[in-house]
Amino acid sequence: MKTTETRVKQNPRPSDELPYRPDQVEAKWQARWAERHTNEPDLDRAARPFYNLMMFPYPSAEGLHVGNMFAFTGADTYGRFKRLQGFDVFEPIGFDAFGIHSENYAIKVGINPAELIPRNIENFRRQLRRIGGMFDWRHELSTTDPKYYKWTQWIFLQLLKAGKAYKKAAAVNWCPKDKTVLANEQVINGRCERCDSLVEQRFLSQWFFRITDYADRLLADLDDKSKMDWSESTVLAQRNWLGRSEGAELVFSGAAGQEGRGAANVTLTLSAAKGKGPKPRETGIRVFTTRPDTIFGATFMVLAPENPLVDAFTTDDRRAEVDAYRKMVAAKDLVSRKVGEREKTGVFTGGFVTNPATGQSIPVWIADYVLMEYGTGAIMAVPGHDQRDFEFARRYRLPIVRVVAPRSPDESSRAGRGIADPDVPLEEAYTENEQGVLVHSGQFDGLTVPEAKRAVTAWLAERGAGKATINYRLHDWTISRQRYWGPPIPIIYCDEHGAVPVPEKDLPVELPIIEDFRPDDSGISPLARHESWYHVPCPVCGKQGRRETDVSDTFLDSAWYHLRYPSTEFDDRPFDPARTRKWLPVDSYIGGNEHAVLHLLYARFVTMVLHDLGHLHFDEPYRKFRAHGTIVKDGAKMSKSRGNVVIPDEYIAQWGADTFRMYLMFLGPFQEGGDFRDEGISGPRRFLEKVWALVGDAIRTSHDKIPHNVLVKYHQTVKRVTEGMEQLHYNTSIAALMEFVNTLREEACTSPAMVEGLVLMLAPFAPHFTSESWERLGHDTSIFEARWPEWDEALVVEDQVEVVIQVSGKTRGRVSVPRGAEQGAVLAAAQEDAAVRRFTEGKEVRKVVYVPNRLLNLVVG
RNA sequence: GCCCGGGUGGCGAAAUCGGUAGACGCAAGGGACUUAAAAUCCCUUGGGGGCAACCCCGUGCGGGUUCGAGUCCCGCCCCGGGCACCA
Repeated sequence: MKTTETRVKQNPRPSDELPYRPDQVEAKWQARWAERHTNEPDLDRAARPFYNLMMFPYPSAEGLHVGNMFAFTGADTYGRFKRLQGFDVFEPIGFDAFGIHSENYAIKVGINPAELIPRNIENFRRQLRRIGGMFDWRHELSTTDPKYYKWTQWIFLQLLKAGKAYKKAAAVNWCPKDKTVLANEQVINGRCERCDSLVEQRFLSQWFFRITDYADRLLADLDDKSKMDWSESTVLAQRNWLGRSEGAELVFSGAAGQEGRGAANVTLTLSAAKGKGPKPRETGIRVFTTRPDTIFGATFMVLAPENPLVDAFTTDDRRAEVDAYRKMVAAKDLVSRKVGEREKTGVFTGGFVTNPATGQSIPVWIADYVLMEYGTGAIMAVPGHDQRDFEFARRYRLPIVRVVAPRSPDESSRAGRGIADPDVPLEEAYTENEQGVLVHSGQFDGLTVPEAKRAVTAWLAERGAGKATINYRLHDWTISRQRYWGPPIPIIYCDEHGAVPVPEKDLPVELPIIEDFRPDDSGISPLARHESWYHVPCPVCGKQGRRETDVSDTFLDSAWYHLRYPSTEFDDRPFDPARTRKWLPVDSYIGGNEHAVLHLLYARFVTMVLHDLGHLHFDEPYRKFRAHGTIVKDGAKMSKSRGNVVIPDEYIAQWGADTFRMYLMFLGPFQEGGDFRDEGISGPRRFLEKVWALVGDAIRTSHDKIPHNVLVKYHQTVKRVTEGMEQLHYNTSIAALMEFVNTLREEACTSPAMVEGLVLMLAPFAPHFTSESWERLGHDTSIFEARWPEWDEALVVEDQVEVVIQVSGKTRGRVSVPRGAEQGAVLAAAQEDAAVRRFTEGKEVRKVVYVPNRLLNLVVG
């Protein structure tokens, strides 16, 4: 049994012990890695390729902050771990330098972003080198490089060719300050994500990508573990964003201005506003509902104010009021309309439709709580069972009918299907799904809600009034930006030939350097002011045409950068087929969960389209994705406005990159992030000093004696660290290494074998320090050419184990017994224990619970 | 409102197929060395009681299951993030 006696032996350091000088060590190794191309795998001949990707930064003027460093260090640590496991790790880096961030900053300081960005990038390079990232700088890329965005434009053309890009006039979110269209996802609570101003609604002609065509695949793959091993939180965020709803599309036939019964149906033509192409002659109003079972309670219809059907249903006497309401709604932005629990407003159109279930004529209203972008832009209102419809019905005194009632708690009613209070007036909508039973619904009375959903849908389908369908919350992706700083969308407009794609041979459509790159509120990109750029011949007929002046969304740049990295040296193709086959899909991708939806969804979509077009052999880009946590300062996200941004440079200068890296990784769980408090940084530094001294001891030692308990601790450490690395539990891996160092010191063990193992396991965290240590230990090849240590399971377990003795569940003592001891032996030992005796004396032991090698619980009466 | 995380010492955190709560680190206190300081090394450090051996309490709150709960179940509270009139 281990004694508690102190066995620390002082190891007086020789006075000539080399001090640990991080500044010198780090400069030395960074230079050497560059000279020896240590971080540049042979992309064509690598035997075990491993593509280690991290989200590339936007090169801000401020440089990398601590949060970026945390993310990159965590990803780099993983890459280095994989390298030590024998993989040929490709770890590229680049810059996401287009976009509104850069442009806004450029406007602020009055310098063209084309001039500004290279400076920022230079600063980023310096910082990324300084932190010791294992980057393959041969393959650096910037999205603003014409050699890069040539292919971004090419991708646009591929989507166009595949019918996945289209143009339509649409209500868009307009930021009056940034003077640009915003994607819905860039609008936060009715305000611009970037400048916080209130967003308005405008109608502009926009390019869209048909991501909705892929909604089902994007959703299905999330469950396919063979394609996607992703952080659960990210998968959930995507699933919610896609927003699949099962339900039915139902048709309510009707006629404008006429009382429904017997009136001839008007034939209406839906415009292509939904982007699904022209709909031939549609009759009545189509709605999407998840509750077809409640159709008997549909007492009115509501159209979105923008719905093109509104005109047809509006009667002359109601037209003035309807038009006024529509105008009022259009003045509001798209988003604030959806915010909060606003009082519902609307107007009656004068029109009626027939409820296909009841045959009753019901009025058609318009209201802004119905959104044009979702479903069909129209709903059947069931005030009894939808809270929004309920509020609307109350306000406008429309009939509220109950068609679902709770099951009776009185089980004596037949088959448990008795119904509680079917005729008590509703005080709020009854929305309970599973527990409900149909009432006032003809032949469907008595069915449960799930049963009725199926039965009613089938019944309506038979009568040609509907069909089961699935709807998604996801909208098509607006990629147009009326801005300067982005890749021009490669389209030329010709009076005769319309929108003509720029021929691939003419790519890239270079972004001209213009003096006044500020947007104005014309809604047209500043590029339109550049005459010689703007006017070009039509590629089809050669007559004068005009360039598309919109640039594409920066999310398009980042949707494919991982495809470009391995192939940056090829100017004649976006991604080389052989390279792509060897390196993609990405093996590990690490990034922030703020990109859980947009970037990661768009990248998946672009990959799917390119796959379907035959350009890629895979259709999911990132095999493994892990979301890292956020570094906060004083409990708040770091931001310039809060003034709590921590710049890492001074910490690195003072403590060294390795100490800083270790501090960040030790701070807390990598996937959770944490609060940056620099008090703790001396801990990792002291730890490195101790290891430095141990390396010195190992060099001087002439024998390699390893006490058994040290050997056991070593194998336990290898196991714990290895398992921690794979799960990105860096903080506990470091803790395990610290424990091992404590053991070596307590046991005065200077075994070179033990110290080498330690140094190897430390290498992913402290690459410079361990490179130097490895050299001091007598190796003339890089530590990253060496192999990660393995553990012997037989040596992980100890021969003697401590078994806890409990009396009635309370710990009263512990005994040391050989591993695998029988209950009887442990019991005998336990009864020797004074404390155990005291608590069991004179009492009957009713029961004994024995967990081998763990505990023995004596339950007394 | 809905969906995710998360609440454990003075602080960052460990431990979740239920089995010694607080590993590892920071900070703090005491000591050694030193003319002194720094550095380094040693000891103490969840709260309470006791001279001590030891004892009681303790993982956001209230219940429950169990020989045994930080961990599982039910009902809440608080913090962080995301979504939000999605039919």
